[in-house]
Amino acid sequence: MDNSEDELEENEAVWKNSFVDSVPLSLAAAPGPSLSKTSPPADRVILHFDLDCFYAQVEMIRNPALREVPLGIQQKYIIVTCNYVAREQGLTKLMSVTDAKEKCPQLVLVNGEDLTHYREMSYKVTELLISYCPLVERLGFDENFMDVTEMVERRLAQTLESNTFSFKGHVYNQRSAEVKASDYLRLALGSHIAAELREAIYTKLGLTGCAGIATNKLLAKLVSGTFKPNQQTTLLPENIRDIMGHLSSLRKVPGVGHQTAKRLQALGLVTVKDLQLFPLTDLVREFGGPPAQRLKNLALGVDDSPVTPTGAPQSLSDEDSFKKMSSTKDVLEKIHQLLSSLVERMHRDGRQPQTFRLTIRRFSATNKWFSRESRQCPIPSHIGQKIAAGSSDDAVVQLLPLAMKLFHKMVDSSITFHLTLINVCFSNLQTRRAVSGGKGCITSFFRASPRKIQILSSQSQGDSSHSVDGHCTDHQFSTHGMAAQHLSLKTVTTKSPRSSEAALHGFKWKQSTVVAEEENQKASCCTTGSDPGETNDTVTHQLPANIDPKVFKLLPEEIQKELLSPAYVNCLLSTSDSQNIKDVTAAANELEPSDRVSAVNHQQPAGTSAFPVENVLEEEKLSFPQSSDCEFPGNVDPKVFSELPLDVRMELMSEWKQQKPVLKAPFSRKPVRSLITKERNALGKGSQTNSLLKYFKRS
DNA sequence: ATGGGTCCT
DNA sequence: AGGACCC
Repeated sequence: MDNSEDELEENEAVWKNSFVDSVPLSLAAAPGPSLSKTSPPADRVILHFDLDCFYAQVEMIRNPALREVPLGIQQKYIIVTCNYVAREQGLTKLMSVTDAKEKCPQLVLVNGEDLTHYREMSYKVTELLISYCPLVERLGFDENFMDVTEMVERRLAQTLESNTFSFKGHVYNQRSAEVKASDYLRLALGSHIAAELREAIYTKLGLTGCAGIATNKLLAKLVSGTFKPNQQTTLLPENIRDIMGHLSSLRKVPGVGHQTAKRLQALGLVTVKDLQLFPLTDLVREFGGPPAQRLKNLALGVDDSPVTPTGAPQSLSDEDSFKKMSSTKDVLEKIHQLLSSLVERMHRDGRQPQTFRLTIRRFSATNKWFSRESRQCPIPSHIGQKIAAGSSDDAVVQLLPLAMKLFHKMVDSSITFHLTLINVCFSNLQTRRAVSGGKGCITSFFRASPRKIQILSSQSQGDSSHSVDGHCTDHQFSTHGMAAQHLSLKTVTTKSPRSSEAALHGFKWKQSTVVAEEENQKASCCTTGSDPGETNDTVTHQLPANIDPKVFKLLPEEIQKELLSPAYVNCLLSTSDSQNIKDVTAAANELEPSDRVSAVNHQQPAGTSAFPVENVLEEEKLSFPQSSDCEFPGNVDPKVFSELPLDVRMELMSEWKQQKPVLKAPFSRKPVRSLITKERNALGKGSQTNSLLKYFKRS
């Protein structure tokens, strides 16, 4: 809208000032010497990928018949997304089901409340991108940022004269791609990489999406949506001003949320240009120093934030919302249902959670749609081990009292209450590593993860290998060991190894062992305000065998009653286990990574990781990028790699990124050889002849 | 809103 | 533990 020429002139100074020092001269502008050896402050090339109506695409892959009909993905009473057939009929995201059906009576609805399939496909996309370049940051399930600066530099060095070079896809506000390609060679190469990656995502996973190519994350994200389904757009530095100026409001700037927009509006700022021109000192007064500067930079299109590799998730949660929930029994049953699903997911992840959190949202006329309350507590390690080991029904039953305790910390159930949401969450996820030399040789490791120190505890047994095939199990297992040892090389100096005595016995405790162990565990969240010792023994007797009487006694009387109520006992704690088995089986079935990944994919073998990429690989293993532009070390078999648990793969990729020179020259240096040697030793068994080297190809 | 996630205070 | 942000 309408800038007078005056305003544009005024802005000139603002833009020059901010860009002269924040955005150094493009290397591409001086392609001759191409020597950027003068270190970092070079322009980056950042890609942003945004899949088209992601949930709808996943459902259309699962059921291709849905491609031809207007499709809406429903969660509760809203359409969270819809396919493009439906959009032609006027549907939009986050429309209510009633409005949507009104606009489009033939609308086909698929329930999208279970995110399992979306999450799995989402990680396949991220992993595919990571296989080309490790600097990938997820944003939600359907977006990824990638820093391809190094890939671009490598291509630049290899690029022979390319005067006929052009951009792939659109160039923002530019009529034709050919005009500027040689002036912005690096961005042009970025556009080629983006096109190749979108093509890979389509041919290997069957998904379409948009991409944006720019010099930072903010701009890449903003530009990616310029041409919408299944297209890509590059933003040249000379058009940064335009794209920022064309945003309809400050709220459109990623990083400016509702609250910030309101505070800005209170200062009289509503357009991006308002903020660009607003005195920084006034902004600092409102927001404080760093946030103020960041806001101003965002308005200018300046964003120095790095693409931070996301890695494995920091937390896993499961939630459900509802109109109203007012009885403790319903709460208990809902928590049980959520926990069953979450515990299964946690087991598949392979890590062991150290913290449990329960979150609720209360119904209240004033408070209605925000404000969640939560309480969290440590997870006693014996429960954590059951989760990790896959003893899901036991784990759920033992977590339930913890959850109810947390619930009662927030809700006085002697008074009427109304909940509209319950969320259960595992966090503080620690990766367990089992490395068995075959003779009870147990090692434990510490490692520094990107964000914090995590303990690598040990176990004497692997349990989670559900593989039918011993051959396969063997590889998976020993490759875990390799990961652990590899990681330990760098980080063992952080702390001294801890005794793994407890872990030695950690795997399959009998119930009696658990009880004995409780003496050291009871300082959990449940001690506060609880009143041990007053429950009489005849009550305790009635407890099913799989709940610890000592824990039970620590619970408030009301909770004890709940646990003994017919509903609970019959439904959840049946000692016959038949009901438990049914529950657990049902939960497992819900989560099962089923066959139908896509029309172009084949079914994955059972027992592989929750987020496998082997479907992608089996068709074109040879053409899968492994050299040249690919950061994936050439001596790693993608198939084997893809079978590792997600977090292990993420860790390895992070390591490779940092140790690239070493790993890329497999026979040149000691660290690599010793890694491979350890791997071979850890293998033990009959596979020694082949050893893991079988899975590590020559460059 | 939904069913997830992230990081910062 | 809550609050902001993202999808």
